Amino acid sequence: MNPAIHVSDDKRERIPPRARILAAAGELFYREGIRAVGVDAIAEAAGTNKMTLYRHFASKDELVAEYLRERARLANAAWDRLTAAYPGDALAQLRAWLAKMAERLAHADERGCALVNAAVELPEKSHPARRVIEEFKTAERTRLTKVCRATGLNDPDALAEELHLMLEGARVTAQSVGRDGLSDRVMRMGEALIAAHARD
Amino acid sequence: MNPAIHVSDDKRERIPPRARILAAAGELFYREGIRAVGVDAIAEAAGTNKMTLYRHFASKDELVAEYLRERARLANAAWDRLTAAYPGDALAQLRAWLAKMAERLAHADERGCALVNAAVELPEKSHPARRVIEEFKTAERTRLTKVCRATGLNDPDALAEELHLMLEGARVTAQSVGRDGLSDRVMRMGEALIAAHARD
DNA sequence: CCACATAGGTACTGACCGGTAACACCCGTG
DNA sequence: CACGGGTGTTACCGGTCAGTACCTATGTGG
Repeated sequence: MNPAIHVSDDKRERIPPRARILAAAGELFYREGIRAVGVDAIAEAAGTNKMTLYRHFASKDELVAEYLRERARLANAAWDRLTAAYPGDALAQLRAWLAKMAERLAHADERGCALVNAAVELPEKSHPARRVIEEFKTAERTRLTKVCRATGLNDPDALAEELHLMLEGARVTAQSVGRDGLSDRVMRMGEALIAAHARD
Repeated sequence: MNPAIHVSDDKRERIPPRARILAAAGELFYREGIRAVGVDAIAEAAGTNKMTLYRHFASKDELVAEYLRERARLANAAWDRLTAAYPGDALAQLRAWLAKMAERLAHADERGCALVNAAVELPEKSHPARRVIEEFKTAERTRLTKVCRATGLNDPDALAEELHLMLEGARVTAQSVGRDGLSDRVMRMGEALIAAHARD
């Protein structure tokens, strides 16, 4: 747990400080919670200091917003990869997405969706993170709905809603009740939901 | 927004300080988040001071745990009322519970399940709130499963799981995407899930 | 070789955090 | 009336919070 190790590594690899700060902030915010992590801890974990952090980010709130924007970009990129992996096959894309989400639930460091957690932690309407959260979550729903429609299954909008709520519930449940067997149950439930929209 | 008003009211009604503190803490913790609220703010909102607060609660963490225990008691009491309202009719209990949860989603001050939010905000395994959260959420699931089994519907355990995940997802979604039309959609989805377990 | 931008280091500000000590007070009970 | 427990008040503790001033490297491009 010696931070000096990865610090010197990062420096040797000449990763610019902004990227190091963002990486350190991402890990700490996600693992320990946004309000629980101070800017000093982030700067230290990034192998730099507070001054350099404030040269790249106007405030902690802005750093939080940037952290969430990055998570949103990662999620979008994952969807893009799925679309490319199964071109024209919306059902395969949907099932692969379900499998990926279910698998993620089994990971030991799973702590739910970073943007949802931020929404819980930062209820203030004026926080810059709020815009990021709402925009991403709306886009995520839109994308899921679009894929469901492309599958040709019955009542695709309802299917998208069902899958979305179930997965959001699962990711948050993993943090409260625990994740024992959750991954498998979610996988089976998701497949059952898809199957239910195929037959009727 | 003058706190002196309800303070003097509370004092006139001779509500003991411990109850006032717990009530004030409950409202502030739920609305603004646990980490966002300091003990000074709680004491002031309760019309008392920090010293009195610490005479009744060993620490802020213990106050948090007590706050969550109270929320758990309220949820259990709501279930008890439902059981009493429809004695012997598990299906009616289940549907009434669904309706109550859906209705709650429409309230303007809805901020999800207090215990789930606490789980997101307090990832530390050693926090006294952790035990309360896990115990309550496990009990909640057990209770829901028991009611589903009593309905005589097909595959009741799966139904309980589906309803639970959907509602947890809905309560958390209300905080991130928003709650427009969410209540109705959840109501319809829940009824559809119940219906699906009736026919096959 | 110099200039300039970028980064690191140190020390600081003022506010707030959770938690405590010491003391005045009020009010019901003996 | 005297007493004592619960309450309120004020001031304080050490620590941490976000954010900043100032100065010193370092390294790259002219």
